[in-house]
Amino acid sequence: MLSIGAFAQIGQVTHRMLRHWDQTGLLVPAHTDPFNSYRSYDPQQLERLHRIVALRQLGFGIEDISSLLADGIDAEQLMVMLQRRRAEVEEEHRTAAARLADVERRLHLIERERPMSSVEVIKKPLSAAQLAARTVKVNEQPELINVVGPTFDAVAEIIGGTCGALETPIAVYSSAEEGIEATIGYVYSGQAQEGVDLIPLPAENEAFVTVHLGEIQGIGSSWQALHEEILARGYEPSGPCRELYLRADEAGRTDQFVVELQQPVRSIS
Amino acid sequence: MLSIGAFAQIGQVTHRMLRHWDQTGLLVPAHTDPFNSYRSYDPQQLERLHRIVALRQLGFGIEDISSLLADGIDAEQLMVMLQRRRAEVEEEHRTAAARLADVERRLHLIERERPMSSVEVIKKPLSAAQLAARTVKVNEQPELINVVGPTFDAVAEIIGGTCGALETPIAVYSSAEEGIEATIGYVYSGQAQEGVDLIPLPAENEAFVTVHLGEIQGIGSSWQALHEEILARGYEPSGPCRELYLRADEAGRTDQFVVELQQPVRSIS
DNA sequence: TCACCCTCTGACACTGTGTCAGAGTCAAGC
DNA sequence: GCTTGACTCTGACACAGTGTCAGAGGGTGA
Repeated sequence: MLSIGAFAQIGQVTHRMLRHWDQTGLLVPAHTDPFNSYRSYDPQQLERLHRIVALRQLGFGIEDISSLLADGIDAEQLMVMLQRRRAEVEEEHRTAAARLADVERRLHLIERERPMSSVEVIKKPLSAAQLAARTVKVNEQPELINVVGPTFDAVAEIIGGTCGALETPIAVYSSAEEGIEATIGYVYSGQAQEGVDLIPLPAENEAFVTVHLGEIQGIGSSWQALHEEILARGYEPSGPCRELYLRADEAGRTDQFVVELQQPVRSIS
Repeated sequence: MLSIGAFAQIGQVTHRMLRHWDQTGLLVPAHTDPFNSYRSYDPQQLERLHRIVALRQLGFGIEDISSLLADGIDAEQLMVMLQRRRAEVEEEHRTAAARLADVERRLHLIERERPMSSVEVIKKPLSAAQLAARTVKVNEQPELINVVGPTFDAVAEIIGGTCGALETPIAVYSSAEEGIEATIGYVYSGQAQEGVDLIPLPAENEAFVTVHLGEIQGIGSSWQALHEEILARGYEPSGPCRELYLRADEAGRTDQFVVELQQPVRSIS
């Protein structure tokens, strides 16, 4: 019979775990002294201990290990659990790979003297929405800035009457033949109205987004940075991009904008 | 100003986290109502939120993120933290890869109708020790079984006198020219004695071990299984193997043995 | 007998998130 | 003004798997 210390040393685990496993019933010492509660392990229990250690190395939790070592387990169940575990480990592996790539990308950026990318980009899904909007078309990008504001106002005037509080303003841009098409309006769940279109905006399960703060004029460089980041991370745009105006009002001040830039993407595979 | 719900939705995090981060000071709402404690976030705080989300995706903990977003951080410190993170992620990546290989190996074993390898093998380091032992040489493996027992007895008789309780019996086997060399004795920290050699046993930082239970005659197949497993996992033996007798006595009974089989290995690279 | 090591129990800690309970608040519709 | 439903608040427990600490008792050798 082995003391807990000896057993722990042979099996390369700590006393703490052996006591924990005793409590949870995973590995109960062959004998426990009724007077001083000292635990004694039979050397034969090393086999079970080894199985436990091996399963732990595969990343199984205590619960799972208990089932796997239970008496009545058959090859079928075993296989199911291993397959589930495989899926999880594959996921961990992918996550780690992606993280690694991202960490290294950032390290390279620093080495090239760009301390931290000027915009912070995150990936998230976009949910579907319905817009009340107008679609306008311009030939050159610079024209947009003169068109967007008034169009928002026009749409707001139409639907603002029936719908007290306007929801989020959104602009969707897609390139058309010889120019840019902009759909400009508000998230809207009411009825159709004269003078605006009801436009369903599809959900996107992968999009890169960032926020642009401050002067609206600078939004172009934020877009550029966003698209650079998309490419750098191995993705490409997969649909029209959107601007979501989180703060635009402030009565004439143009230096207090907060705009979420959204670009649906797909992985370059 | 955005309510916690709106802010959470835009930033794709849960209220719970925002409250948690408020508590820890990582992201404090721009305003908290003194009467009802409602949190209000400034849209500009989305930038910080995005940075936090991005860093979380790299696997940084809250503590680290706080430092990374602190005011006085310079590129130097940033780089140090990223490098540390890189090392950790690389480790995770390796672990996941190893696990994946192991899980798949086990799945294949099951498919080939070998429900669970008969021996359970784990990898652990071996610590150094000093033996009081005798070295014997045999030509054929079967001879060993007749030699080992008596040699243990002979060594025990010599050192047992001065050293009350004998420590663990160990046998070390290495192949010599035309035969097998066996070093048989006990872990021993006393002085040299007539009739036995003091033999230092080096530490090994990687070894595969398993336990053999029951009849001592079956130990050969346990060794074979251990060596098969070593190869299957992409390692090869890198030194003499050892047997550590955890239970051998039992007065003449040969079916109650508990022996740890230890084989130092190196990775096949 | 003393000193030292082993072992016991029980507790708290960590991380980051889910969830629940119970209470309070806000806004909209009637 | 009242109801209703959605939102928010706090505080707590929970998870997993260890590390660690405190305080007490046991066992052994000098």
